[in-house]
Amino acid sequence: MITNARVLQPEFIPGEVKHRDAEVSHLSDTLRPIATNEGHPTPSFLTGPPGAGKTCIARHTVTQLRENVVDLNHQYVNCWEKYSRFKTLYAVLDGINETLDIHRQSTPRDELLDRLRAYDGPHYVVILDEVDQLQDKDVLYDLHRTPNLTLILIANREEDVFSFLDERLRSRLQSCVRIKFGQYNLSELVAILRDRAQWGLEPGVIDDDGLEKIANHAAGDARVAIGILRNATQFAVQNDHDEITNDVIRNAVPEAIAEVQQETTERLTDDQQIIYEIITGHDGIRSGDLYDEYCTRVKNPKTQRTMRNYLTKLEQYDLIRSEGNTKDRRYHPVT
DNA sequence: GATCCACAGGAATCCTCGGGGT
DNA sequence: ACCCCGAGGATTCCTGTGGATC
Repeated sequence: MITNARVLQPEFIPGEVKHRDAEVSHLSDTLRPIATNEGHPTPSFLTGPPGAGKTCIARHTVTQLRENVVDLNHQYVNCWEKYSRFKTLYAVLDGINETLDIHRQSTPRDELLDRLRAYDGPHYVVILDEVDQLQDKDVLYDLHRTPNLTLILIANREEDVFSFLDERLRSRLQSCVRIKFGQYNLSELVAILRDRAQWGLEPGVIDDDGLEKIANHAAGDARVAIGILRNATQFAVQNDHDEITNDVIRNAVPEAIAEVQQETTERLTDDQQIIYEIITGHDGIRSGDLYDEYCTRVKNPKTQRTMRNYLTKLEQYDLIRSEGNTKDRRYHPVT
């Protein structure tokens, strides 16, 4: 049934992308100076809801660029994982193999930066994904000032990034090229799924009607859509079906949605997970009650202040939202 | 209007960890 | 073996906010 499982994986970057022509050409136009050797491109900033293809298009475009430019370095950095200044800079240096003898996390602050500045190799394109998760936004300033380095920033909402920047940084990044991604509509999702099915599954395993059902459940999110297709395929294989029926699709939906959700929650600490669980168990819990319940569930609870830090973090991750101010603020799970 | 309460969040400080230097 | 250093997380301390109550 499966001819190529790789194309169903979330991290797969297709060689050609559909329905994002405008975005792709906008981004490659921005990067054009690299190919034509006409100086330094403006940084780009891709924004849009989850599963709208931002990461995919960024990586795809850089890959395309590499086909035209022989000498080009590039690196993809997920700022959720590399949230601290050190981690981000380390990952960036890693892309140009400058990290060999850096082990210490306590390498003097400017050591990493000095190395980056000293870089005189080919043009270097750095994709910073989930840039709103950067703890210390100053690193953007440092990277922006690095010669021969071009930034592609990715975030869900522009204001998540810009509202945390100081004046100096904001005015610097004001000039970057904004590329906004909307949600995929139904027919676009179907086309994406059709490609994946064509590349990865035997013919006739799923028909257009089935693809449309999947697209419907995905609500504009391509990651969810592909996740449903992947789970449905797995289920069909395990149960010796030779095609993916509507029942199979329906069963695959909750799991696929849970997978996407889990991706975010498994990056939380134990304490953060418990707090998140408590919030999902109540619709609209108050801070005090939340803390009381949290204390009953763990052996060594963190302080209330720390929990408040967690709450802002969870809110930033879009897992919860808060309602009301100061007194009587309530926390809800994001559905 | 004064006071209290429950909470938010900034700033300073403490604690811990991992690796380097001696 | 020992101390030192810097980073990052947690805690402590504190000020601010806005509704409730007297």
